[in-house]
Amino acid sequence: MDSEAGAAAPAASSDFIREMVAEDLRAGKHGGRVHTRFPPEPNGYLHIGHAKAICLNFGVAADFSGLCNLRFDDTNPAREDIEYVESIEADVRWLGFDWERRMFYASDYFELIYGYAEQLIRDGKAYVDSLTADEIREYRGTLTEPGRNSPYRERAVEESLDLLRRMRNGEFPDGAHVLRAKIDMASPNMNMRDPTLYRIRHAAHHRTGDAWRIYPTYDYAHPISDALEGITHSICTLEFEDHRPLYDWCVDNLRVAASEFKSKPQQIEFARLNLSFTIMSKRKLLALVEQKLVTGWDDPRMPTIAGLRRRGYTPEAIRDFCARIGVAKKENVIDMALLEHTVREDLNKRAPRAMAVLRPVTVVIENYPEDRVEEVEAVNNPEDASAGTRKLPFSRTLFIEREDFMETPPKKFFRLAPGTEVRLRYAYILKCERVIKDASGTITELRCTYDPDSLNGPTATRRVKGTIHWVSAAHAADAELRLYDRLFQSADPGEGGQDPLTDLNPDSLDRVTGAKLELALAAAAPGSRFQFERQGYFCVDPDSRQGKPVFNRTVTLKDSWAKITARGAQTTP
RNA sequence: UGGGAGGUCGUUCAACGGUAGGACACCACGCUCUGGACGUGGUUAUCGGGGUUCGAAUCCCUGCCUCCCAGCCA
Repeated sequence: MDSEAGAAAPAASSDFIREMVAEDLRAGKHGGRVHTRFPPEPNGYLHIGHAKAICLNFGVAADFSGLCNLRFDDTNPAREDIEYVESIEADVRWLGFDWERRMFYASDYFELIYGYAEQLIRDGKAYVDSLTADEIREYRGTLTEPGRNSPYRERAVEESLDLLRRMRNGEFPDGAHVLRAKIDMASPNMNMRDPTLYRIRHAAHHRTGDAWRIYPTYDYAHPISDALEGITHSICTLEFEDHRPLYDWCVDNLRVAASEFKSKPQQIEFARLNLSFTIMSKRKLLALVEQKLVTGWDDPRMPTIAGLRRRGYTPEAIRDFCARIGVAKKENVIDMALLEHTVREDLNKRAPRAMAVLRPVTVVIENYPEDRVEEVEAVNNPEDASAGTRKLPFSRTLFIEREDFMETPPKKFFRLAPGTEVRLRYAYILKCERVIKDASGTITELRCTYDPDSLNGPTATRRVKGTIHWVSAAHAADAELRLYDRLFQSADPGEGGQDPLTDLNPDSLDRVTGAKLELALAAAAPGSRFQFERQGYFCVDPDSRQGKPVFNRTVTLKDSWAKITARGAQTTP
């Protein structure tokens, strides 16, 4: 879709992780190698928060001439699906990253992971527990009280081994037994109180089918997967900080026996991305989709990569955003305005301009000949001379933006009003003579005159303050425009334990059906992006049909007039 | 009140014992046939209290606040 060739080299930004990696290299750690991985669970679509992790993992690898794997953390068959692995692949690729041939699944290692479990039992470092889930919880103690050993903790090695094999054979129902690491039930770190390594799940796995009845937990499978792939720096989010001792426990207790381990990976944690006015919880995003509160994972209002793509965001803008937000250990909430700024900046340079009238009102130019049509020349992109120019038909009957006319204009309203003049972009100066309304008082038509000597060009010496966009009525295409606003009403939708789904913005989608576009736009391919002058950036939606184009508004242009009027509304009682 | 991790402009990232800086946001002004873009200028910060030091955002002590952990989720 978007070529990566010539992508601007990111400003050599550094952060505490890159500093750690550089230090490791200096110290000769990991034999001078840098190898990271992006490890999503295929249980949902990727979102902008994942983009931060993707840019970090692939970026660190690239910065140090290392490699980054794509690995699916597919240890929980109940929630995972092939649809998600496919969408994840597509999204990472679209963002501009390449894992070459290194796409793996934790499930690739199930046999090895299982073997290590038997090894742990033989070493007296794991045991099969036959307590119920409730009992295990009771025995675990609380944050302030130590837990107690399970009565099965000292079970004979042979008995645990036999039980684990029979678990694997499917001889027991879900929940009957679990394999636990034998660490320390009195540890102040809850994760070290004999964590579960394997659980019974009679569920079909999207890759291994029904080959397995037991599945390893994340805490157990993840460090092993990292070590097997030769990962040197295992970057994850803050909530796993407490898991690091367990991560190290798994690696350290298996290293000697596991000849397949290619590295002693180290886990490094950073703060996940939070964005104002949206949510990053995959569970909640799934709920939005399942409850049909949005049209799907790629609804342009969603913070998913698929949603942003459909909305019109570019991979370059998202990567730039990720570079600008930085990487640290402090919890953060990034202002949505920054994301919007990065698309505007990117699209301003690249998007061809076009004339589109969102909510048209008819203008009849009384002193312009009935059947005359002339062509005026318009610049395709003032930021890019190589984009050239195009011809626009001009005639007696036009559409202009209803918003660009006011019967009783306030101060500093530089647009059209009775008796005032405005420039029609790339064409003539227009003067409003009369307003025509229907019985209900709605304006149906503006009767105007134009100044024949004011055509855009070297001969045009007169200047007026305002310039508005327009489209010739006889040469316009109809279109549906989808104008999006934030999906949630509050800056922090989950705040105070509230369900974010009760905080949806009822006006997050405004479908405008009678928009009038310059003709060429009707034929634009889905995914094409334009700047509709004075309105914003728009992108052709895949819902477009022959003769029925649909555009998504990616983001509005910055609008200082709107700012002035909003301010006025606030200060006027 | 167990353990772990954090507190620097409104937001975010930086400053690694030596002038607290950038970006976004905001405010002014300029420029403009997009009230866009662009240009110029500006407001605003080291959680509190002690200490060490010629010098502390940075080191030490102490207090306060926030986040994470009691899944057979990741």
